[in-house]
Amino acid sequence: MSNLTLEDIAELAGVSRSTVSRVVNEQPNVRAEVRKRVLEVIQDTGYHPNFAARTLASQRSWTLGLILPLSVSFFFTDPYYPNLTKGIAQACNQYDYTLAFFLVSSKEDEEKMFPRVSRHSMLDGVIVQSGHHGDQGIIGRLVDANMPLVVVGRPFRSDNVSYVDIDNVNSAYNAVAHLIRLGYQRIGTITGPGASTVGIDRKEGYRKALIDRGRAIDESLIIEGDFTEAGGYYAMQKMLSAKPDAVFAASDVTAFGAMRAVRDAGLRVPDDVAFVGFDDLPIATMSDIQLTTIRQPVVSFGAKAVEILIDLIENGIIPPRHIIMDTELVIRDSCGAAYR
Amino acid sequence: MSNLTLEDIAELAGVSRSTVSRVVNEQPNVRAEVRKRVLEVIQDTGYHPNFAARTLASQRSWTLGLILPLSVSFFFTDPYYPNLTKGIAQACNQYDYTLAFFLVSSKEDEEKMFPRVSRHSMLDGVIVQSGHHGDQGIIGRLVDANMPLVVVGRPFRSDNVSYVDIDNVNSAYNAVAHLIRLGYQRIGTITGPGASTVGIDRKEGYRKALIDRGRAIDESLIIEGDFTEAGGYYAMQKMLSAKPDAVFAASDVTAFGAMRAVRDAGLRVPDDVAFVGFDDLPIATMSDIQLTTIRQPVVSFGAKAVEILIDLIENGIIPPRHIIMDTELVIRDSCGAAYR
DNA sequence: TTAAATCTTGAGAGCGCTCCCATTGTAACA
DNA sequence: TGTTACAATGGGAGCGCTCTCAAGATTTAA
Repeated sequence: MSNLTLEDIAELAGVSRSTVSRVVNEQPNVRAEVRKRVLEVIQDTGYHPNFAARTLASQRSWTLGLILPLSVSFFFTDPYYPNLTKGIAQACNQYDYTLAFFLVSSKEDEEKMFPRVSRHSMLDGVIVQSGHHGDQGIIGRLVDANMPLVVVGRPFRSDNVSYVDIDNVNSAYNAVAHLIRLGYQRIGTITGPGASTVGIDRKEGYRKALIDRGRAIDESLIIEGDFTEAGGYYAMQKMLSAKPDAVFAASDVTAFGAMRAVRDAGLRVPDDVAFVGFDDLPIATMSDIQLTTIRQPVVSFGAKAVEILIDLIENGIIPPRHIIMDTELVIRDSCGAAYR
Repeated sequence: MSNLTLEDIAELAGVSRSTVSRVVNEQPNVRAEVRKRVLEVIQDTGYHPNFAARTLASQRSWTLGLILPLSVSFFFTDPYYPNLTKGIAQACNQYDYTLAFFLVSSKEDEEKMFPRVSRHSMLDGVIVQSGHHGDQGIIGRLVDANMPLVVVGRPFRSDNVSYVDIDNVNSAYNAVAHLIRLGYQRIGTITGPGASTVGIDRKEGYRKALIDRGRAIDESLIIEGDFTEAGGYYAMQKMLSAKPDAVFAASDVTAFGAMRAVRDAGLRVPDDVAFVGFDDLPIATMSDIQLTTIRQPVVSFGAKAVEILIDLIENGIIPPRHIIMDTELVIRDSCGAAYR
């Protein structure tokens, strides 16, 4: 089929290889009549330029890598990642880049992935979903290899690295402030993993909101979760003995599990325990009582990350950019706002 | 960094380009001592072969494409797809292939994708997730372009195309037979989209199971869903007036939404309406009552598809292979088996 | 010890494209 | 009409690798 070369097209159109190349790459300085003739031949023959040859000659692959590192093995359970992936994939389509997808699910995968990712001329740049302590190694190696890089989420060492993130501290602060405003007295939190910036920052926001209102921090109301439904369930079971009347969960999926634990304990949401989640993914509205949550622009994350990365690739390593996107408190039923 | 070439390594090791190539590609006929020396230089310099050059010369890219076509815009809501993607990505890692990810979210995307996918030497082969009528075009074009291809799910025209699938008719049959066995009298179904083989086949299995037991088909108990939670919710609302005492939902997510509708109507699961779902994704256990469901080996799908595709690539287009994987009825609470 | 077989190595010719530079063609100016 | 400018085109030299083939080194068999 498409085993035609530039040379073949050139011959068929009665011009030189160079001219065909100019037409294909939409360069100026080709007579309109010639351009038309070449285009016709290309159309008729169904010619497509050979990707490898083009990449080799131009030192550009028009391919971006998306790396979901080891810490992201929740991939399938937490809809956050598919959404992010979708945003990135769509942006790649839009900018005519191809997306190479690296899901690291073991330490060996990580070792295998690295040479492939840094293999010169395979990828023009890389997006890493991170914010976990364990991913610092990959990020460091990528930086050392001089690979254009954008991190989604705030990496632990963020100097020299561009990233796209939200203000997790402030967002969590707003969520908890909302619960305080509604008059709840014993507000607990189920955090994310302690080894993640997200886990740390959202907990920080929780503390700040309480302290700013002169509330004491009760450590029995702070339970570490892991962003899974089951994790939320068990964390909530643990917390119940401390008698919370409201809970800020660090993710919607966590909130979902925690609410199930509350119901299993014979209590009601939001009457006995109110909830605010984090993410605003579809799961937030997939329960009998709709979840109040912090909406973060997951799909836009992807778009923004791709945009910055392409800028980095095409315009060189300007000072790293740190983009903080806005979040929004979406008030539904689980916080009990309607009754107060 | 790694802008070293084979030639550079050759010079440093005091051998020829060819010898280094042999070492890198683990070919025989290199003196052990020489191999060791070359390997050391590679280690010291951190050399990686240039991907594009290798691809150009060898006509192999060691890259597989995963295409999620237009019909798969549920991508983010239905955990089926992330799971499938995970399976494929893991298998690619295992076989040392890279995965290029194409999410088609508009008709323009589809047009853009095609030349990129069929651009000679970019992809060695392609996996298409399908089973939707609208995807027949892509599949046809891929076949015409002589691209090694494996479909996950049964395509509408399955001659000439290898695919990996389950026996949807039989699996659905088993689910419904289970409900009949438990003594339910008015068994309904919420189907998948009518334009999908999955939707069609699972409905077929439902009918067959009833007819085999001499039951009449009541069309008011058959409602078309769309595999979303909201779709399940609305479908169930519609069905309730027909007074079902059990429902076979064509996906777990659908079942999830439908069960919510049942509870919102003041009825109980499984006491008033029993449920069997399909998929056995994590969501099946994320409800107050655990979902009885048909487990399908989603992650293994991916692995199998990759395996077959690589076989196709490396051993040529042997007669298309049709792999049917086993499913399993997982009995939990929602079917009410415990009470009967 | 010598001829034949085998192993090891290197050189050359691409793979199909881009990009630079030289050449030709054409328009614009004096 | 001659000269200068610039647009349009073609040819050559890579990009960094693989793969074939031939030559040299080494082993084996006689």
